[in-house]
Amino acid sequence: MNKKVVTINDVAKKAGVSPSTVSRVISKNPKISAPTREKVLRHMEEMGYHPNAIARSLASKKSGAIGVIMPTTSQDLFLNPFFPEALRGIVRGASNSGYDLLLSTNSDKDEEIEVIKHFILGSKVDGIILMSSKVNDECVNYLSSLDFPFSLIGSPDGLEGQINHVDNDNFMAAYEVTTYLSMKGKKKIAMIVGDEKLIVTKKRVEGYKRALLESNINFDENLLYTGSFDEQTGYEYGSIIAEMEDKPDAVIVADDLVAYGAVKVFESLDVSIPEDIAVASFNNSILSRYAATPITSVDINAVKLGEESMKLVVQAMEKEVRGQKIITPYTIHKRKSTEG
Amino acid sequence: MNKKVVTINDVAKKAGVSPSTVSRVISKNPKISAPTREKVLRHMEEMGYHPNAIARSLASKKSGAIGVIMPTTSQDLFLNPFFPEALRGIVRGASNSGYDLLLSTNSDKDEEIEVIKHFILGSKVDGIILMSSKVNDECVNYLSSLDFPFSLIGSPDGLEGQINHVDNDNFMAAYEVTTYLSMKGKKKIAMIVGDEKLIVTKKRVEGYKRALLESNINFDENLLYTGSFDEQTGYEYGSIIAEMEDKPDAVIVADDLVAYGAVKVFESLDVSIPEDIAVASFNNSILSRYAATPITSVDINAVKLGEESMKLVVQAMEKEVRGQKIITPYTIHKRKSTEG
DNA sequence: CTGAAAGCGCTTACAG
DNA sequence: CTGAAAGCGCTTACAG
Repeated sequence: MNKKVVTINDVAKKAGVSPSTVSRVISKNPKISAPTREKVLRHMEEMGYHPNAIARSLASKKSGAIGVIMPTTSQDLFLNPFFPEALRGIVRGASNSGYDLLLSTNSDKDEEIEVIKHFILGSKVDGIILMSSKVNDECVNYLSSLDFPFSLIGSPDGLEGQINHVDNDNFMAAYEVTTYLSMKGKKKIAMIVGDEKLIVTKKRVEGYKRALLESNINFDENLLYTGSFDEQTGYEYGSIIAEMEDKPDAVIVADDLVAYGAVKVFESLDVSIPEDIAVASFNNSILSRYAATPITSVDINAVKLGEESMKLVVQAMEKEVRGQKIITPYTIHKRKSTEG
Repeated sequence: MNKKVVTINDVAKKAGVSPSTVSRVISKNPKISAPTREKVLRHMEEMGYHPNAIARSLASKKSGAIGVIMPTTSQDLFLNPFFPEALRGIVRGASNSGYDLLLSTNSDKDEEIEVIKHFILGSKVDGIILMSSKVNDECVNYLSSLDFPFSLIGSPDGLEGQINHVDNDNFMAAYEVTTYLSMKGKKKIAMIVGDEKLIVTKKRVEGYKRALLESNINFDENLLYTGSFDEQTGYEYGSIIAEMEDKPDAVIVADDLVAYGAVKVFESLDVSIPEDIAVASFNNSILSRYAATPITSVDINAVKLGEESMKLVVQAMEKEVRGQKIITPYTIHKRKSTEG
């Protein structure tokens, strides 16, 4: 970078106006007369002027960027198709919004909360998108206490009416899947979920329990398993389930990859699907559709969630919207693993 | 955001030193004596001081951010598992680097080059990672002409010795796969690739042609197909191939999803795999491993590519490294679709 | 080892 | 509709 940079002052001088005027032209201030505007514009063009976003940020106290906070702790980060898809939605939503996207990167020990503080206290962002929420989430609490504009993908733990968030009805999704299996005559339905600290996990378990209750099936805590979003988890719990004396006749899984692992184990042990054990899952990934035994899966439409979260944070910044709640639809795709 | 912000001047006053000194403490300038440093640090802590990154950027002319340019044109952006994976590598590489990641978002008409100009001319980034390269890529040319620090995932079109880039040896990968199929006795090998403007496509086609030549198979341009990275492409070309009179006995595909589409068509038409037609592919996605008919696939290790690209751009910024070339290994996973 | 001063390139009341 | 002036919160030669 050698050429010396053209500033607003250079343009002002050439155009024979004040820097203030040039600044107003840049920010499309309508008070500037057409002739002046055009004159300034012409000189900007001629001189190859480009506004310095940093200087602008400092003076206006607006960074023009939105911080995207990805969970740092979870190993599943990109194993779980949810994150790339939601990110795609965010990127899509950010297009034409005029905002830049600042991605969180953690330095080892740093918790998400540290990243957020750096972003906010360093004035790097005007708004924040939180890609997941935990039980009693300190990030949500922090942002909320600051009244900083943000939106959450997922649901908050309490504070329902105060936090902008976009989510599926995970309670209903799990309820519906469980009821569906019960309708299919299943009497002993196990569940494998993700991190129990996550709100999404909590809600799904609640929906599952409720459905069991209404189907007159007793909830058995020994049939509720917690694990990561990898195949290995599916193998492990799949083996345990398949080898139980009085084994479950259905299992609901939080992610297709895990479900796939379980299906594979079942098949290797000659447990027939769905007759002996039915399998239903979440995320509707490529795998669930194309596996040898296609898996019934709930499409939560993560792209949509990302897109809406972007809209929401923009509203939070520009219109001080707070406590807005958006529920996007899910779709249950019924396939061979439950339909036979 | 209500509380009034604590500045370097406030801290200086309280601590009884000059703002310069406080600034030097922040930037860990070693010339500051231990007692002064500790005194300042104590006051910073007490007052809840946090440096303003924007002001810092303006004064130091360093943004502390790296721009990540994702292709805007390609529909495949997130269909192709390459991008999320490479992005994961970039995020991982950025951790502990101290740099922020600024993601490109395009506004409709904007070409990638416009995004880059905004980033650079607006002083928003100190370096750039280009996630893909086209033939005669204007972005590469622009960055190169500016001598702006950047790294490219993939290979440049010419300018080999001047552009920092990290890539697989795509020529060799395609060559090896083609030769492998030829060794298996295949005599008529088709190829389905992605956008022909992409360098990666060009290199793979070259490797393929070279292998054909060495195997004494004539290259037939009618057996070279171009398409997007979706299942549909696989169906379409798969149908065409399967219904040819004198049909190919092998096909190499640029992505597993496309390959999967082709495999599905073949199977539905009772074309046996790999006996009648062998299928080999790229990306080694979950699908290739877990599909009903597992597909032989080249793992290009996109995460690694992303990680290295990050290291490279940091070197470009901090040590003015230019023209560095990093080749990361690929692995061919041989599966049922070619092994029978 | 520390300070005073100038400057980074903008924006924004205020005044006219 | 336009300008002069102050200021955004830092850094960095320069001087001592």
